[in-house]
Amino acid sequence: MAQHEATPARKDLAAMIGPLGRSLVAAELPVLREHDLTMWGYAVLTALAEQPMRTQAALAESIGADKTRLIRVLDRLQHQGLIERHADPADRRANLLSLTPEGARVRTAAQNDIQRQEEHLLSRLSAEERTVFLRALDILSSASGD
Amino acid sequence: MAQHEATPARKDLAAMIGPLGRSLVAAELPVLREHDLTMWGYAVLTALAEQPMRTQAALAESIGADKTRLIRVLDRLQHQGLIERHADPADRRANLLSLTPEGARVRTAAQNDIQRQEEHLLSRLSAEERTVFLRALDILSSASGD
DNA sequence: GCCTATGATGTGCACATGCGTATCGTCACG
DNA sequence: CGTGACGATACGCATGTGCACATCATAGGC
Repeated sequence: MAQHEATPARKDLAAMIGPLGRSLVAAELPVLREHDLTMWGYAVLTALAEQPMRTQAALAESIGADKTRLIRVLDRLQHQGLIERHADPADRRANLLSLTPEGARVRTAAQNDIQRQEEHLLSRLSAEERTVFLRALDILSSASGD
Repeated sequence: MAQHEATPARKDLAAMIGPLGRSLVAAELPVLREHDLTMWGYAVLTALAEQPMRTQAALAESIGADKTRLIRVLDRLQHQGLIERHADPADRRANLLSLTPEGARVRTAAQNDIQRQEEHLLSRLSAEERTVFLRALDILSSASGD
């Protein structure tokens, strides 16, 4: 039928995604704790694993964190030997941020544990549902940041 | 390829769903404000639209809210004439909660606006992706509360 | 008719977060 | 070389939220 704009018979996206996200995050916390990581710490490691960052402000923006809060997170990661801060020789105000080998190792180990746990949830889906769901999720999560 | 259980080349679910959820919620807030509703108020109206509740504690649990915070939310909704609280004749400790006709109307109007906005995001998906995504999301969000 | 459990409500604590502001060093431009 | 912009850092404030505890009314069992 050529329906125009009637109320769709579905729950709100936010009503499904919000609680699901909170639940996933809650399940993730104990796993991260085993690796002695905070949520923000893990987010930083993941961001830096994709690409090193030239400034802390850029990093903060890329992971949606508050730049003033990020400092303590970086302090802790650096103290743990997981990241390095080097003054940019071209601009000594900026801190070049990079993972240490240990940081890369910890991040990979944590991600393995996290994704293994997420597989429990994804196992509720058929192979086709899983494939399409992950692809759609990637599309939407990329689009929502615009 | 018959891969066994190696690290999947995907982002963490939480890393995609979390920010997406926050983005959706953020987009929802101005819409709700137009209807003079808070996020929690809208959650209450939606829960009560599905089924009236016998106790406030049950309502709090069903929407994942803090039961002490919920009280102010209910006070406001009642003051706005959107819900009614009646002492249960069978148990005068309990408050039977129900939507008023006005509450049902406001909720429907708000949901229409919210879902219309969400359609913008969903339009990034093909018809097939959209169908499977919504179904999978429903499955996962139901499962995650267990 | 007591005693314990339950429901609604209020209060205070702890914590994370977002936001604005201030400081200090460094850079870039005139 | 001096002034304004920018990066990192620290601090304080307001808010939202979870949690524990306290109070009061009522229900239900003994």
